[in-house]
Amino acid sequence: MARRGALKANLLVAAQRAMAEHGTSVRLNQIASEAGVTAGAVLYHYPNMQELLFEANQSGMARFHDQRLEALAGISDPAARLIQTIRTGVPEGPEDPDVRLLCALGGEAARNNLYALLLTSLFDRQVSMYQGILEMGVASGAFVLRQDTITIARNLVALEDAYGYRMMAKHPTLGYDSAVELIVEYARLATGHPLPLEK
Amino acid sequence: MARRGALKANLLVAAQRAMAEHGTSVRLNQIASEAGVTAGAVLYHYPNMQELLFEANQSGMARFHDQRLEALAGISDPAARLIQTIRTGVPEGPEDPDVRLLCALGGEAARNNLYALLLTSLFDRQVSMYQGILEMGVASGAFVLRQDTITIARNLVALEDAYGYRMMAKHPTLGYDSAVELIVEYARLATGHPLPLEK
DNA sequence: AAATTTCCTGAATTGTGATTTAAGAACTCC
DNA sequence: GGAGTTCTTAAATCACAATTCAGGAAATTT
Repeated sequence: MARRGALKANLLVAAQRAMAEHGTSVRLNQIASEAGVTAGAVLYHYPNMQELLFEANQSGMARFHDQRLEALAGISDPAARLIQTIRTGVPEGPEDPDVRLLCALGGEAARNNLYALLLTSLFDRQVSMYQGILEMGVASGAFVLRQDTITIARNLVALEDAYGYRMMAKHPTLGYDSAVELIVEYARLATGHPLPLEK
Repeated sequence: MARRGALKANLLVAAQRAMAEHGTSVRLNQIASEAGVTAGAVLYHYPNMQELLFEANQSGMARFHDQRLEALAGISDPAARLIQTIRTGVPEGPEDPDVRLLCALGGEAARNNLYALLLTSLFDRQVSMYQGILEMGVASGAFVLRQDTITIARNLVALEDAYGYRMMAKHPTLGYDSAVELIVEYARLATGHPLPLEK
């Protein structure tokens, strides 16, 4: 046995992985197997599975958002920050586990108010993140906005989301680079900044 | 009993409704009850449920797309066509059955290639629809595009999709009107046309 | 290292849902 | 309106998954 309480922490990431693979109809046994234990062990820590799934999704979203914030850490130029944020908002490929999790939840939110709340809150936080970057760019004179920051920010997040879904569905001509380019093209129009992509 | 073969046709819409309500994990009994028959009757026409679900989704998407095309029937002005198309691309509310169906499928597409294909094909058809409108507007001189038609069209469809998900999740400040306005704002920027919304 | 607590397993239980089947009802055709 | 076909039901079957539980293993405490 590992240290006390070790499994309980692992269960969150195990549940995330299992749900990314099997969707919202993930089985208890699939989570258990992902964690390398039996179903009973899972139930010992989370007597009802719903709570585990909820916490797993909550923590998965928090990690997704935190990672995006971290990726901005060393960048001060507003244009570079904007590009970087767009880059981290698009899944790397159809297997990206974080986005898979989010997409799996999207449909569920229509009939589960808890998940709806989680997704809504994530959306709003991401909008705020973009708004901050846009305002910083305006203040520094780098951006000349053609629309409200709330409009631009919402549309940017919306584009990320939608292209995430397209990539999960393995669209043949919409890979990571095209999706980033499409979103950046909108950002260029809205900010009046050339936002160079060459990396 | 109704006319021969009547149930089989009804099953498609019954399955659509049941799936819009219960998601991809919809039960055979829920479909049967929606159709007003027992599970056995459903299985008589569709020996395996998967095929029924697939056909139901296929026909649901086709209807969604066809309805949008029909809504354009009497409109010849490119700007009016563009606005009208955006209007029919956003769900009327969180209960809109067509969009619920589409959203339910979104997460499933990550692990079901058939559904992935359906959604990809719908996306592409909608992109083509927008491209047609944009080109018409360019030809008539109404639009002065700031981006490729493919870029604008893809972003418009992406925005529709994403705001559809937000509305399904009952975002508190993103209703039908706001979503349309957000998308139209992008369209204005991209087409150089004021696209007046007052109706 | 013994005692205690925490943790985990494997089998049994219970519930749910898809699928099969036999029988009967409803429709069509003549 | 009767024969034959198509359709539908209700009960039985089968499979699977969540949950419970008694027993034992592993960590922690003393």
